[in-house]
Amino acid sequence: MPKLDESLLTGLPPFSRLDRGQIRQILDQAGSRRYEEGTPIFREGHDAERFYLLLDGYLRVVQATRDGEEIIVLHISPGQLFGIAPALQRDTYPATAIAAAETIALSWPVRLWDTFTREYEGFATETYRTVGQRIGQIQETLTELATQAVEARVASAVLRMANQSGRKTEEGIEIAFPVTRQNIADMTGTTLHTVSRLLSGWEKNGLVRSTRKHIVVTDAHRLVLLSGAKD
DNA sequence: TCATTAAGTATGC
DNA sequence: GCATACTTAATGA
Repeated sequence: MPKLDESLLTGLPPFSRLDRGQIRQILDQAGSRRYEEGTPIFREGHDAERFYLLLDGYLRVVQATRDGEEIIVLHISPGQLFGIAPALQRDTYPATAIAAAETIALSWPVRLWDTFTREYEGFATETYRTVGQRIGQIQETLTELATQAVEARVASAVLRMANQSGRKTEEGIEIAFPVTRQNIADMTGTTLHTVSRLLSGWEKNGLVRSTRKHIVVTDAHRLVLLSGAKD
């Protein structure tokens, strides 16, 4: 394995308080791997052998329902820790992580978790911040699912992806990873047909522009109105 | 208001 | 040319 460059970690929140030597130590213990679009990184229920940091790409975190449907719980962006089962006092992964686009991740064996939280200043607080934020986000979408109509839910989902992965272009905010209608259906509890109809309608009215697996939000303001946001 | 069925077109390896 | 992504209309809960 080639030596990893220290610049990969410097500045990332979980490691921002560490000195060069510590970063070097952490990198020397890390595994690094590339995942193609659609590849699972770990699966729900499997032994949590490693914890991860997403360097590049995007992840879908999915959970299976009793009847075998896949729900997309959240997305993970570069710089974030994931698969941090030990922070949840678990020894199996609570969900499956799938590369939504070509992805590169670092990982460490879970036996290093205690060392990380003990020795590396800021790591522990940062992981709990991450856990807290995810719970908050999941809770928010859960309330949304229970209270909002389909159009508002789909609008929120699209906005969420645009906000967290979006890059600005001439046309608007572009979601940075491939998304299908089915994917959006899986995060909003509806069908791909309904999502397709909604997106077609929005496109006609100039709110979005989309091609296969690719969405640009061209009028975020009006989408926000549709999402029924109260703030 | 929305899922389902069904029947089509478009797109990309 | 085949699989996958997407569209659209009709029907009915």
